[in-house]
Amino acid sequence: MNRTAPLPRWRRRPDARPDEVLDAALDAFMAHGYAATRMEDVARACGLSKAALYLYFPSKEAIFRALVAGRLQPLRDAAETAVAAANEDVVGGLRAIIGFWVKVADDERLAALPRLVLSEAAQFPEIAAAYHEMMVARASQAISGLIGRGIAQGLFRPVDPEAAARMLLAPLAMDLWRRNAFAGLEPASRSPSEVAEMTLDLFLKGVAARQDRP
Amino acid sequence: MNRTAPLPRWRRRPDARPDEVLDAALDAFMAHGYAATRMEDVARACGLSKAALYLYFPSKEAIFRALVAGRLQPLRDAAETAVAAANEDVVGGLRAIIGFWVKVADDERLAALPRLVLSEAAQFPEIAAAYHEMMVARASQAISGLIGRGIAQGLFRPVDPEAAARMLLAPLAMDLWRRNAFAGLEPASRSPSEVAEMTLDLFLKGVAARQDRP
Amino acid sequence: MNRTAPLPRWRRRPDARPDEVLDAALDAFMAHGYAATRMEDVARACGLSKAALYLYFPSKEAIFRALVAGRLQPLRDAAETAVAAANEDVVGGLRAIIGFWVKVADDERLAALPRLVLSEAAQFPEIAAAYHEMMVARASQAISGLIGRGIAQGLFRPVDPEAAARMLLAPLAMDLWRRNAFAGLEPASRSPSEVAEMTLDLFLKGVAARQDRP
Amino acid sequence: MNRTAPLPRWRRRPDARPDEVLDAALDAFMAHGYAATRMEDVARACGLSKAALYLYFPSKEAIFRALVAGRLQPLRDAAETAVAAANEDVVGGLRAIIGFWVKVADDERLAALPRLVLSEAAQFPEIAAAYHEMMVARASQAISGLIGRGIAQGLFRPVDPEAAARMLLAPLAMDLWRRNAFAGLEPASRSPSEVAEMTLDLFLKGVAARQDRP
DNA sequence: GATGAATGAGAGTTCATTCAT
DNA sequence: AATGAATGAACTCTCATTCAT
Repeated sequence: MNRTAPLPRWRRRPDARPDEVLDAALDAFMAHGYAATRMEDVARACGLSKAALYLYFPSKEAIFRALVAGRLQPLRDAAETAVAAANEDVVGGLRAIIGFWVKVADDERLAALPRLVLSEAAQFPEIAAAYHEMMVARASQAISGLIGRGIAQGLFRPVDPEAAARMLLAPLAMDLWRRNAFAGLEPASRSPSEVAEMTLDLFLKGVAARQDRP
Repeated sequence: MNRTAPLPRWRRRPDARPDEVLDAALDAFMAHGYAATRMEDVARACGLSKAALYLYFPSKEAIFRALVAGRLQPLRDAAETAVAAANEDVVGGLRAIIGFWVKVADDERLAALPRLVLSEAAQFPEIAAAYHEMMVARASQAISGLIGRGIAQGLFRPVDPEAAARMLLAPLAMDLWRRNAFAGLEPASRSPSEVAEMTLDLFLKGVAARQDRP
Repeated sequence: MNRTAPLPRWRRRPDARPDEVLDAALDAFMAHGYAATRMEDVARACGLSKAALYLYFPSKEAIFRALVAGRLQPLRDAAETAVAAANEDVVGGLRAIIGFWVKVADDERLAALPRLVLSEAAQFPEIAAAYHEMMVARASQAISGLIGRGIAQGLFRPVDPEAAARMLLAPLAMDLWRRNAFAGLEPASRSPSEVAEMTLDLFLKGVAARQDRP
Repeated sequence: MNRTAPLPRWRRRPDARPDEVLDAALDAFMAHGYAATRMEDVARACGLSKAALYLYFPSKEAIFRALVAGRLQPLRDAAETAVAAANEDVVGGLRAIIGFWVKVADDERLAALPRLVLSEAAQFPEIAAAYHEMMVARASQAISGLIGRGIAQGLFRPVDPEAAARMLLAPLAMDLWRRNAFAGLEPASRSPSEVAEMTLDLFLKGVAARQDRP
């Protein structure tokens, strides 16, 4: 592996460690769920001993929390930016959000997080609540805001913006689930971007004002 | 024991027992998840001792399996019937399926099952697979079949039936999740039947052929 | 061991169990101290598994508490009775208390408790406080009360009753310690009753009023 | 390092280090007991890292041993000197020893040591033995020697010198305990010197020959 | 059919101790 | 001389499961 030197048994990557732990934990949680994952598993997966984990996080639960907090924040920020960027252009804004979702869905490890949070919602309600506030509520607001604007601009039929927002988000969210929970059970799913495209298309047709009326 | 003796004041409904266990288990699994539920909890909830549980089911996992199998089968059958009933009438068929979903969503205990299955999919892949085959795949087929027929009848635009099916199902499925995982975090959700109505409306508009062209 | 029957592997002594556990725990705590005693040790010492201990006590600390509470209460009551019995007779009252101490000191397991409590006082201050209130303070009061009465009756010199009480109690208390902490290091200590006798004798001489003045 | 260079602003007192460790350890042991004290605690208390502790002592137990050995030796020597000084004067000798005890009792950190040793006697019998030999036995001998001489000189009644010695020492020893184990539970104890005074007074009265017989 | 009692096999967590630097 | 990083071995405690009755 290293041809030039006898490689010290132990390399120092001190700042990277917590992140490595979180990576390993995410892998394990994804594969077996939170409860069925043993600290031992996480430890081994990042080449540490069980005890060393406790140098970085005070408990298993803390790892879970840190995982969610650490990985979700950047997502949220990116999404927010995307929407803000497409301010007046309603369809552009929707595309931006959708595009952002595609980026998430394309990254297995990112895509797994929401699933994990929802799966463990019963045991960690505060985490679910934080996720909801940070991601679900915000995304819903952004989208229904855009839809509202679309209606005002005469682009869309006068639909309930919130319900419509769900119509757009739900297929995307479910797609994440299917990819993971039913991996291998469905005939080669389409790629996230295809799914996004089809979803947006149907959605826009569904809410479109009748432009064809002369 | 003695068929001629004066009726006992209270009969032990021995046949109901396994079902009582499953009920209790479902409650507990819903509330805390599979892993965090102790056999003790289930036992107490149905007025038995831990040991007695093992008279009816050989293991905790078996309870989970029995739960899913026992509760989902009837659902599936009912749904199937609903679709078959509305054979030629495409919109009627869709309405039937949607109506069926409303019935599920209105029953907390039924609605919880899919959530549970998906949450534990990582740990019990075969259960997830069974659920998928029995429910997801079947519903998708039924719906995309109807959509295909709708297209053939000129009612719908030529969309991809499978994708369209997901567009219809996903908002409903997500609604189940929201009601549970985010209970209390969202401003009083609409009732399942309202959600179903709005979803179907948007969906039909989205896939409708342009009837307004003269 | 049992020639008449194949003896069931497990005999049922359900009510005795908690007490057996406490006995075993006391033995172990005496021998190695609280911290160095493993639940495993206690379990084995009373023929149970570690897990079974938790059927009877919710934690190691709870065992310690129960031990102190359960064993000390009877002692306290007995002592109290002894004093009350010798109401007017000052010397008789002192003898009664001393006699009571002899009974404690003669029973290794009883004698060990105070030592244990004091040893672990730093870690379990509330237990130490309870012990102090229940035993130390009460005994001090009883004795200094008797001494006060002795002074009033002209039997004793006018000494500080509290200080005098300590003069009487301290040698007895220390004797308990020596027997245990320095077991084997001192040339065969005298028996508790001898120690008590000598201590009381010296004490009475020390506080006696000068009767020999004509 | 360089004897001619401009004096470093602050020298590292390297020789003091082991003693600083022992100080810190004593504080911690006093506060929480030996077992409940973590090396981490000791390290932080003397501004070192855990690992550095092992530069000075090979183990936690070694710290305890060094503590006892290092702090007790000087005590013992001082006491011995005190007694030897008051050779013929029996009461003077007793006063010297008592005075020595007062000095110990006035110094919280010194007073804590015997308590610590006795508390951990079960786990460290050799330390207890060393303490016994070095302190208890010696003090007892010194005192009973003095008492014997007092009897020979006709100052004291013919009591058992050993028992009498205990009568004198025990209240003092117990006072140490009370101050610590029951800190705050007893109404402001008297100062060590007062306690010593009262104890000696009662003791002398108790063993005094009847001087008042004409 | 039912249970109180019991347990084996771990779980997460802690800590004295070591080691590369 | 000193330490941050790491760990092995132990700890307390839990829980699905069993068994004698």
